[in-house]
Amino acid sequence: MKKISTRDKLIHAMADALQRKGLHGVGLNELLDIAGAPKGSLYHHFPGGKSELAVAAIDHISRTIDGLFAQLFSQRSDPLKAMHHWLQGALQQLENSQFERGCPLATIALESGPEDLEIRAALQRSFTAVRQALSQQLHAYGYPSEQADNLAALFVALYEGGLLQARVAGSSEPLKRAATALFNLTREQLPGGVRP
Amino acid sequence: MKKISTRDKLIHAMADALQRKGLHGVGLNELLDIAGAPKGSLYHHFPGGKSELAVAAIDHISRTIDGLFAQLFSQRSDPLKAMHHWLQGALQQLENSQFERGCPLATIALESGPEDLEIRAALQRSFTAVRQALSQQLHAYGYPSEQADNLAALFVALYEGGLLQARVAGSSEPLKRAATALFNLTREQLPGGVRP
DNA sequence: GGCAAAGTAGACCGACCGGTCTATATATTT
DNA sequence: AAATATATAGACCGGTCGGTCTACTTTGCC
Repeated sequence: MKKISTRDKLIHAMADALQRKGLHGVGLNELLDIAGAPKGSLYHHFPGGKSELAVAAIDHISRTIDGLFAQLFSQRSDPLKAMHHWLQGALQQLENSQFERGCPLATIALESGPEDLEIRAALQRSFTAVRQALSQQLHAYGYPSEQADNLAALFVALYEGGLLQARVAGSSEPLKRAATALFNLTREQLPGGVRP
Repeated sequence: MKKISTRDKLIHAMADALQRKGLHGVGLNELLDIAGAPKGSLYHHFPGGKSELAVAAIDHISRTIDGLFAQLFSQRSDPLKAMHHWLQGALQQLENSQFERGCPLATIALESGPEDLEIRAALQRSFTAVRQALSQQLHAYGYPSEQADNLAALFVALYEGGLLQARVAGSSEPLKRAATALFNLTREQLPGGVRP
């Protein structure tokens, strides 16, 4: 009993494509084929065409991440543990897909230029939200807000840079190593920074 | 007096395009236009076409990085300082280009799939070499080799993830924050790891 | 039932894609 | 100077790109 609207099928197909090959890597026909929809439907739901669909997919992905975070942080009091689980999940997904599915936003983030106004805006919203969510959790855990912001940016960098390296290497090793390095460093430093 | 061969002009044009827009983001005609070369020359020097040129560009970029590292590490005894300079340089380049020029290899790394055998191989070589170079310097500085490998992967992740975030944000802040967080953490930890 | 709005369907379009091919010019060698 | 690689030049090609347009079907409302 599936009752997925054509609109949602299109968004899902685009989201999946973004994660695997990026925006320029997929053609509309391929996308429509996957979604099982004709061209007319695409331009009915998204008059702006490919890029409007991309924005919708980015927003969808962003909401998914929000939900994942909400769940992850509600279950664990230590935000570092939660982030570790987050990385583990991403790594698992990467491995299960033969290293094809990395960060769903990273590829289009690098492909898009300043001329892609709305895509860039959507990406900016999403990344900012992620950093804020992380920072907030770290702050609540005891880190001064300045430090929390910094650490949040570092974690996102670890996620993005780690997945990228793992993908190129065809192995989870680089991400695991990078994560190990960072968690070893944070383990020894208490919230609040420099010790006496 | 410029004596740049057509072959090199093509490689440079491709390298620049990879850094700005990635492989799928540039057309051959645009590339040839920039290089000031006709199509015949491209297929004379690179019978494999676009992807062979891409591989040549990746190799060229990789050699450039090698040279940069050699220079960077020879001038400073502390490899962490050297890495900080490396990040600073990348950030400067990003800012000077209105946040268009990030890592020259990152975009194609995410665009390429397992079917792009030679491109992937070239990327893998390059990333592995970078991590090894960093790790070696850290090891020489006193880090146990296991820890040095881990830290090297983390630094590359910081570089890639930081540049990506900065690009999307249109601001250097995310990279600066992430770098600050990491350097604060490493500053307190001596090579050798856990203290008594 | 009648009718308008929403959604589906796909033929069709010009532009551009990467790539091939032949012709010409420029060095290099003898 | 003749002969031969080496390289430049660009017209040309089939395929695919994103996008438009018209026709048809379904849905919701009176």
